Amino acid sequence: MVARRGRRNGSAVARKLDADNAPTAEIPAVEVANGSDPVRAKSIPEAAVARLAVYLRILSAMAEQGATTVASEELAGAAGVNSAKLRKDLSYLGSYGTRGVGYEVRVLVGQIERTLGLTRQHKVAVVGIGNLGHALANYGGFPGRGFPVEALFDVDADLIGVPVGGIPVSHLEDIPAVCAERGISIGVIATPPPAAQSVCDCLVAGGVQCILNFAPVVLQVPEQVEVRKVDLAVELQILSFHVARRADESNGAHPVGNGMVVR
Amino acid sequence: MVARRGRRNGSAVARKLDADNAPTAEIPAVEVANGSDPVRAKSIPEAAVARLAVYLRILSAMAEQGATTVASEELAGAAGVNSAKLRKDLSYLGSYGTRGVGYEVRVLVGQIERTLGLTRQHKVAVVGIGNLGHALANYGGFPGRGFPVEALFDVDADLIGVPVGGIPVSHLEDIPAVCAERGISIGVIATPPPAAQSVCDCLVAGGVQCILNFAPVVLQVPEQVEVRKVDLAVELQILSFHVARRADESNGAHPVGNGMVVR
DNA sequence: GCGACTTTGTGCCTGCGTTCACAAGTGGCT
DNA sequence: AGCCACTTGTGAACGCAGGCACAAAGTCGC
Repeated sequence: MVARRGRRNGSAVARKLDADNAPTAEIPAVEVANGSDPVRAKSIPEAAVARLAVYLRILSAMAEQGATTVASEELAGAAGVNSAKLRKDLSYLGSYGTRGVGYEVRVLVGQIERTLGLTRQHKVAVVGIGNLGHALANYGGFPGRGFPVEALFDVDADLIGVPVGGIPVSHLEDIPAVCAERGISIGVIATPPPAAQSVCDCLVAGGVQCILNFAPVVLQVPEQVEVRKVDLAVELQILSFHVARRADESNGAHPVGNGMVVR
Repeated sequence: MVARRGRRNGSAVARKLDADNAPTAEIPAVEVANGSDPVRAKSIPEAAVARLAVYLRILSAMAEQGATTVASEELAGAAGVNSAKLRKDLSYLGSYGTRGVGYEVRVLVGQIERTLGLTRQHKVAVVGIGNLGHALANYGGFPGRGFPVEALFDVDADLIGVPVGGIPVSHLEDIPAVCAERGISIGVIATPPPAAQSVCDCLVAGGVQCILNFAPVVLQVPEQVEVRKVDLAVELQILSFHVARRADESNGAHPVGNGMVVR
């Protein structure tokens, strides 16, 4: 953002703009955001969405303990973020705070749930009932909120038909049919790496829109399918990197005895 | 997708805009950039580190299949990233490519391993041997590379002493002693939320430097301890958000052609 | 040995996300 | 009523990450 002289650029429209840019043509850019209709996000940054989920959990806990209002500073502390960031995150939902007071916990919970789409149920299928799949299937209705596991799949003949967490396991080849039939919207892949891509294809064929992938594989999916990856090995390696970096820092680095900003 | 294959995109520099606007005369504060001992990361962006781990896996697979060299374009394709980004990531390690040819797979593997600190072993402890903990303990030497699980902990008396994946389970209260004794450097928390913070404290007391947290809790740790969080509920909620957003988009076909240009 | 071709490494720019700082509301107190 | 203390919401600056495009550097063919 290079101090453009125009005021706000409004939406992300990447017009040819500028060159000369007659400033009088600026549109107020207040398109949505009036409370009446949907408070539909113009575009909430992905990072903010992740934090909203965290806030939601904290707020729910607070509500259970009887809190009715909360200040940004307090909530930010509990979430481990800067209070300005928290306020900006919440501002994406609209203005639901009261200056001088704070936010009403219940209102906030409701707004976040609505924004995250938690007012509808999202049926989940878990593919690959190994150790991890087992754990996921038993996770107890996932976070309890709106993510019922409604289908399980595996290749192992010994597992087919066996109920895990109350749901019988189906065969991989039934993925498309079963997913379509039960209206599965989220697929969780917990298979060994070689199977992941084909499983993914099956899920997509079954109409699944979102995939949570635990297999260490880069999945290829059509444009409209959203994939999120949880990769244990990568996480560990990142931690390893930090260990190494730290070791190096304390180890080497006294060459000139100068200031040597660590950074 | 976006036709980027074509070489000459035409439309070279359209940079006439904003003639005034030249604020970037700042001195970039390059003090640190001495290249004395170049090997060690001056400071690799975290995002790049995560990608390096992905490249490493792909490269290892390629090496196994007998590939000796690889071009950035090819590797980038396999990793699902832009080739320029890949080259920039690799350049953080130093210059190990050959222009006109590509990168030597083995060299690259070695350099990434070294940079990520994978040349040493990082002993792992898993706390909370429930469904998830079980899965983790059996994950088979984790990614096989340098992350041996060497300690397990739980509160459940029935589990104490029972070997899981070859390691007997110890009691929570022994965490500090056992971790210190066995030189654990990475702790994995797979406990129910209420136990997470106290377990975390125990791990820190045992000298653990890095923590991978699966519990949906914001952990409080001293400065020098690195924490990474894997939060299932958050992941699902992010996916849910995308489902909701997509539904809205196709649903409310905004007639007022104003904003809302598809990117 | 030279020219054509290939691929790396990187400077520059753009745009996003974070942080700061402050004006603008709001409720309580006098 | 008026003032004050408090807290939100956001404009603006900053820094980081991503992507383009090109010069440098190497290989291959003749």
